[in-house]
Amino acid sequence: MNSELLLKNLNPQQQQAVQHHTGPLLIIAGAGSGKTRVITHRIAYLIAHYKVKPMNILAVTFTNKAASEMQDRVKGLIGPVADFVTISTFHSFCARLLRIEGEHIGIKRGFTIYDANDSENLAKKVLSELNLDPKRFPEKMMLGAVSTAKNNLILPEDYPEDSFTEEKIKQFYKLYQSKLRESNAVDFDDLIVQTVLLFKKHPEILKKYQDRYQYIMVDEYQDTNHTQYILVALLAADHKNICVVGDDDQSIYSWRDADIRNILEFEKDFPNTTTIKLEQNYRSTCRILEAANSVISHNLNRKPKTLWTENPKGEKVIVYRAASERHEAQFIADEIKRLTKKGVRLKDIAILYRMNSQSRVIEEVFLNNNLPHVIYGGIRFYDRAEIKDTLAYLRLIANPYDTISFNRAINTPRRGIGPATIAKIEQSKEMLGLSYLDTLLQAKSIPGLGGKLKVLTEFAENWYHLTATQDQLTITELVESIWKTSGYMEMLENEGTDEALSRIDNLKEFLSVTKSYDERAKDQGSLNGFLEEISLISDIDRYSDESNAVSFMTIHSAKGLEFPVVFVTGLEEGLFPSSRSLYDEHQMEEERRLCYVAITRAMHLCYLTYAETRFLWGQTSYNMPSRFLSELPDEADDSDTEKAAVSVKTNSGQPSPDLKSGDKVVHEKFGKGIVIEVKGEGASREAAVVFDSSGLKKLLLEYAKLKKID
DNA sequence: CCTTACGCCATTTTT
DNA sequence: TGGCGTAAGG
Repeated sequence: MNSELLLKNLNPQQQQAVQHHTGPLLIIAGAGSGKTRVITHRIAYLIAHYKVKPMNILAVTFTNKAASEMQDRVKGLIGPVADFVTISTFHSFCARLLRIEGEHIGIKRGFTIYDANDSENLAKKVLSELNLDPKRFPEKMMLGAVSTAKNNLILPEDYPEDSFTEEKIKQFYKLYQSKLRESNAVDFDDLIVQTVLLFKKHPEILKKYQDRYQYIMVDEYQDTNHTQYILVALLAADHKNICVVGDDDQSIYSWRDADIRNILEFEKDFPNTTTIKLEQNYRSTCRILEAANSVISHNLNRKPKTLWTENPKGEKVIVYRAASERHEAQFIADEIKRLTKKGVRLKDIAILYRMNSQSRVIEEVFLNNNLPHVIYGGIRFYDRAEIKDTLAYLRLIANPYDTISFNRAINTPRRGIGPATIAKIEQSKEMLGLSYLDTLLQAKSIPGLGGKLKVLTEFAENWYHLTATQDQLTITELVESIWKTSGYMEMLENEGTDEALSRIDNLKEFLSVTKSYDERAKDQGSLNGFLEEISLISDIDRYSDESNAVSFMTIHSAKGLEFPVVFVTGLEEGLFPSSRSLYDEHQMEEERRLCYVAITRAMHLCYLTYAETRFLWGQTSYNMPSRFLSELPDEADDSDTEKAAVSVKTNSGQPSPDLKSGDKVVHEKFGKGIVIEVKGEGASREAAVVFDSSGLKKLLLEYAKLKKID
């Protein structure tokens, strides 16, 4: 492709970024400013104009989705040679690297990647071995401390021990880490840490990758933690051809140790940095942008900038006050019905919330209103028990040292193997210095197994057989073989419950995953590759706008996405901003950034809704409207109504239906009923209704949406 | 070793 | 409220 064509349709700042050749480059890219466009065009420009070899370029992102989108777009620009550009997430980049080079630091090729759940299980073992009271030292807390240590590149032996708690954490960290190693496993954070350690211990390997990756680009740089920063810095140490793209205003992962200093101090860390700001927004209407700018301007700790747009002014941002979370949901449903009549497609609409549990009510109301919707987040497909069981078997085939998978698979389905028997096996295993598989293959030599010997030997022989034949089988065949020989499928089929049936359905869906992998990987059928892909995939990666349904997701998951219509829900003090941030200025600023991210997802229409009462955690709470609402541009008074960016609606002011006794009504929750009495005025006007299903209820007309029927 | 009961606790979660 | 994880009993 003609390299000049790549500059077309780019604004001057974008062009400057795309044309940047060597040396450090910092791109501050506001929301919707065409950041991905700049990265992909720069990759293409490096290749087309500067004749850089595709294989010498590395682009790192945080999500698989971002990575594959980027790869597709580069391919669109320069064709199939794009496949030689390495575009990858931090984690899968490191996983692949360790798969090749891990042996240098004692990580065997078939290593398993432990997800958060596996880590928790391992943590429990560690706690009990250390005799630590899980009340005083909950595994979540311990793992959090370990994770923070790893994200800051603090090794177990370097962990401070200035307090009793720190001493215990250090003990925990050490044992946890050595157990990971015994299992030939790494956790998510380890993928990065171990790669950095590898580079530090083996400069010749680092050199190899420095030479290979002459040009490095990092997306969402504001979300990198210290260890990721070191990784990138090591790779770029020689040539300094590093380009990072980020937006400090969209930093919403500090609780995962994302270090905002990485972006704020990039210019110090890399002298002679060229800095480019992308402030023109191509996504949202003026009014949406104005609302977002106004909210974020209340943050003190930020690089000053103001997004602007040439887009139309658009509709006002709508603030809606609902009486309760049910009314909030109902308003959204009604509004969506209205919009669809005007031609808006369901897939153009997203509903965002601070926490997953908020989705429940909205889902109920959507179900009642027959509105198609897809919920992202919550339980990951791969977190379902039946999938994890199957994965445990697969992992054991790839890695016979994996203690977590062994503990899971050995007694699923039930084989009568409990903690006592497992302890005996582990003891033997440690004495012999063998893998679980090799230990079980000589189960005869394990003392005290008694009647369990037979079942264990059978288990081991099946396992051995699958391990030996894995290369001849596709993943699909391997999985089917596991289900058969382990008796897993039989177990589910015998259960015959609805739940078992749905599990079988999920397993069938899993087969479609294996099949698609088999297709792609053809005959190289790599089990490691498959497992890696599964471990590093997230729920949002499955997001596709193909189905015609409204999307439900947390604001965190929505980052990087855009929708023509966005509902941001639950704007209440204590919920959003969350109660834990109310007394911490830094956390409050992060909540505000979250709000900024939420609003800037919207292209044409943005709704901000809140409820005056909310049933949460078994209690009704009465929260003030979120402070972020008061940080919006002022609502217009009548004379100025044209200019305003925001319009406020409420359902309290709506005329309640004119009811009298004898009217038939329908209520969204209680169903049909007959009004027997109406009394009171205004806000306290209430109706007594006898419902077919639940009998007499007294309902405030302002809150209860009663519809009159004939 | 497996089932049931109770009591606790409760954001966000790119990988 | 409800989901989950531990503790006691079968």
